[in-house]
Amino acid sequence: MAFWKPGTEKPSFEEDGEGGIVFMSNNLASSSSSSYGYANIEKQRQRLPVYKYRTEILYLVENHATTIIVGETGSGKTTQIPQYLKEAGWAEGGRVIACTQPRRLAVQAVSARVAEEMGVNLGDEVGYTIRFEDQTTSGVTKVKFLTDGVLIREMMEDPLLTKYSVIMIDEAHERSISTDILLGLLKKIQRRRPELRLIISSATIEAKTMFNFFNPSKKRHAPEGIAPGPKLEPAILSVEGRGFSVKIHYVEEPVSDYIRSVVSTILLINEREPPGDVLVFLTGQEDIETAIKLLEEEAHSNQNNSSGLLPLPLYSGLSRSEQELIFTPTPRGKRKVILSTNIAETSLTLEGVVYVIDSGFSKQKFYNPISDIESLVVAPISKASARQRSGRAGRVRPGKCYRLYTEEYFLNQMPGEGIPEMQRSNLVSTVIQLKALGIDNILGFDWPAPPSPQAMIRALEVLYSLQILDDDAKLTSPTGFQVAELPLDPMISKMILASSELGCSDEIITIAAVLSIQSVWIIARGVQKEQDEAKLRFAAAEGDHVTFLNVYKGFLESKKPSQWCYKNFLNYQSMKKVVEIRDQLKRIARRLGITLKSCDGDMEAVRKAVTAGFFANACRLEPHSNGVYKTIRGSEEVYIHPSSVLFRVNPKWVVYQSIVSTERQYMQNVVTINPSWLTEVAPHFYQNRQNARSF
DNA sequence: GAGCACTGC
Repeated sequence: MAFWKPGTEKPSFEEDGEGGIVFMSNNLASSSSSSYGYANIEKQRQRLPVYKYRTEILYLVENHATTIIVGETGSGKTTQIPQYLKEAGWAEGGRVIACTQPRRLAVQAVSARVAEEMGVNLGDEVGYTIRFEDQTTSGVTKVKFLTDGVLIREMMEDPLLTKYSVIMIDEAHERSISTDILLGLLKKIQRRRPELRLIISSATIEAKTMFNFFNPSKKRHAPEGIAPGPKLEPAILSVEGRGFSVKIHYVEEPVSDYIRSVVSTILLINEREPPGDVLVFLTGQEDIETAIKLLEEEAHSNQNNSSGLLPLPLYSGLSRSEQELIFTPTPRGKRKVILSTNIAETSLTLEGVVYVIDSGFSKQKFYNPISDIESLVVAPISKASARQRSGRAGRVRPGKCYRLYTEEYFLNQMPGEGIPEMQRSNLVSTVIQLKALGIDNILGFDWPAPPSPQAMIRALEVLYSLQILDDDAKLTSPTGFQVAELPLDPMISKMILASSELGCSDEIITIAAVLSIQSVWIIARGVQKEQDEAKLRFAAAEGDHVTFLNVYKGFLESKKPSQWCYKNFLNYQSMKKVVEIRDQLKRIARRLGITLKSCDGDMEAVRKAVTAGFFANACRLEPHSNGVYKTIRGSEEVYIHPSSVLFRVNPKWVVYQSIVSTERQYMQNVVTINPSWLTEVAPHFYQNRQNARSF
């Protein structure tokens, strides 16, 4: 394969705005084992790039309602800015400084580091809150780290977030749904609380979007000098990072098969480049396995080129022990080749990577509001992602990134930033969160990226059909308010509320906990038959939901749960999470006045409760067909997923939890129902429907 | 007889 070698006169790296590529210092990871004295920590703090800007940052925060900090990871902004604010007095008088992160692990890691730097116990002056874990002390905690989802939840108790003096939204460029909701809400709060300060931390490419969003339009602008308080126009400050340069190579001609190109690039690196691990970005498990197979074939046919290569897959579905292989040190004379999904783009940091190969693609979620189906599609990545990927090559020393697309494509065709998740998702949860916060005009809400009206309307329709919203699109009482309290998909929440009346809430909250995680099964490769047999031990004729009850029961009764899970092809981590979520749901249910009651094996009650939440997903088997179902709502052709216990059983009437859209549209988590229940639990939805006559 | 980018409350 031919790569364009960047010439000295034309460092493409600078041109595409990547001058500031930097990486995290090791501080974060190594902090727990360190025994540095205070003086040492102080010196380390002063060496961080952000330190030079301390005074400037404090000045801007003092004088501007919103400050946008542009800085790559490694500048120290996340750990240092909250400390500067505290030192400057922003946490005095009982006020709290907040800093949000998109991920739980980041919240824990960063808060631990900051507590150590400040020489305090985590949970006292510095604390954190994530779901299931509150390490803060009211009245004592002054600097608080939390996930952005938790901050949104806090707004339901305290809509103006009155205890916070400064709120820093970190990693805002990732544009998760939670971050975007938060940005929209904070902009509203600002108008009511001029004393509140916001800090938005973003990558270069999103900074302008953030500026425009927070910049009030001229006409509404209060005359300067008369209005007290900070300037409303946001300030932007750019902080360089710390790291090594990464040379970018492009292909000369577009590649037709990126997996083959990946393999030949790996061989090229192995042949020509000095030692250093390789990180490859591919789209999913299938790509990764194909590439590894090709590499192994190469190893057999051409010993020279591929000698010393150690291919390792990395994606979220791997078990913990399989993922840990990635972190073992590279054996002498070997070269690790990590073939990863975009889990390595944000969530995981790998040491020792010097070479990155970027396929230019990733799997992305898209939502079709007409069919109400979300699907995963392989799509080209954005420049922002490309930059993030190449950055992974420069953590330990100057690195190289091989992009499997042309420079022309990168410069002129690749989109600058990805489509925000908000515009690619089903919005029922988003809408209900806003409604719970008293925001009635959903369609007119000021979003950083407004979702399509069709998606909004679809969400309102679904919530109306669930009787969570009324004719005026207001939360119903008590159902709507109760659903908003539950941290679940509204259909699952509705199922829980129904179970209270049907006398099976004990069983249903177990099902709710299982439905709200990815999967309880491990991904077993090459042992499919054994896994199927294991599944059969739990299988219930009523369907997957009842099967989950059997799994949960077995887990509780097992003496050695970890081994028991392994034996039954169940994911131990997932099962522990089910228990945790179940406990939380139990607490909330009690608060909502739902008493836990078991139906003692009456599975009809359980199936009815499921139907009460998922009636909109009812399907009927087409007569004389081989497993073809039609949805009652839209007459879409769907099939039972082969992973379901009802696969090939094909009962006449079912409801499903979700659809996965691949070659066919497959229903996941399926339970048998009696069609008369549909009009019973959702008369408003099924009466007067054309399809009502079919049963 | 098929397939699971990634988070989060």
